[in-house]
Amino acid sequence: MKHQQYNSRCVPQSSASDHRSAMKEIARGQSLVTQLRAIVLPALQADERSELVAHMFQNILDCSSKAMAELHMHQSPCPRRPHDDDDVLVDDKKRVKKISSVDCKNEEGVTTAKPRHQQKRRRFDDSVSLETPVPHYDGRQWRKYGQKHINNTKHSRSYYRCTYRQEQDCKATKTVQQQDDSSGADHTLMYTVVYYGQHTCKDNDGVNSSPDDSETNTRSSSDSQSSISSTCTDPCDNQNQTSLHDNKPIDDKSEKLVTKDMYEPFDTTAFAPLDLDSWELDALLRFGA
DNA sequence: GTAATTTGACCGTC
DNA sequence: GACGGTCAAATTAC
Repeated sequence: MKHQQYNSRCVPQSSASDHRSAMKEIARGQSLVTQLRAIVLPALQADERSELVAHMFQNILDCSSKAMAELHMHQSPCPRRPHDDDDVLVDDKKRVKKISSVDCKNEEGVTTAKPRHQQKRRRFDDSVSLETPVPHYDGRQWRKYGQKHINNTKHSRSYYRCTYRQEQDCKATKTVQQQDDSSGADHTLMYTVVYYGQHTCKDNDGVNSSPDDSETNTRSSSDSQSSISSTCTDPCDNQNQTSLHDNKPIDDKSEKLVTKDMYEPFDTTAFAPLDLDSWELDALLRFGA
């Protein structure tokens, strides 16, 4: 099971292996908590208890995120062995390679900013991935800005950036890709969600990740909650095609029912009644079954 | 009318 | 040259 992307730093052989194993387990736990929350929260009534439950979920995810960050920090820089990729997330092995520097320096060593396309290959060590049947239920507001077919994959990859990118210069992005083998025996659709960067925005949901939050912390709020509204718009996923508005309220009713004040810690969509898009509902039911 | 998504093109990296 | 990430005009949804 591929869960966590590791940065290119490494530690002594055995230690690195231990770290990877630990990180894998933590990521797995995060994924499970995420999925559990996706099931529990929408089913809860809008009262103080649901808020408490939401807080508790968030705390759990924050803890694991911090643990993940700690493990990250204890890894030292050196290349990974090729077959380590087996337990690394990413379908795209090229990403494992060193990502180019963000800044370009001229002869005087002065950093020159590129006006556009500064970073075609993302920093691999600045990402966290999850496998989840509910890739959009993460409580953050994302805007889709691209979709691409990726080589050797059945389904195209969707690219999202934080809705508040412009207003608040939030650099967080994520990619969502349905796994090729996601329709296994139990027919559960699984998606690989990779989060890049951290939310610097003060998200409306109040779960904001402060600038000093670890990247994984951001991710915890990101990968942990996913919006119930669907943005699964892969052409290949016709059965999944539903709302095009990621993280928008499920419907007007739910938007009216759940006030912002009531659900400060999370995006209101995270508490929307079970009015899920069919594919999400299917995923939740299957997972919950 | 506004906002979000789609999609082809562009660009950087490998 | 292939590939992946992003841009931005066109399209669609609300």
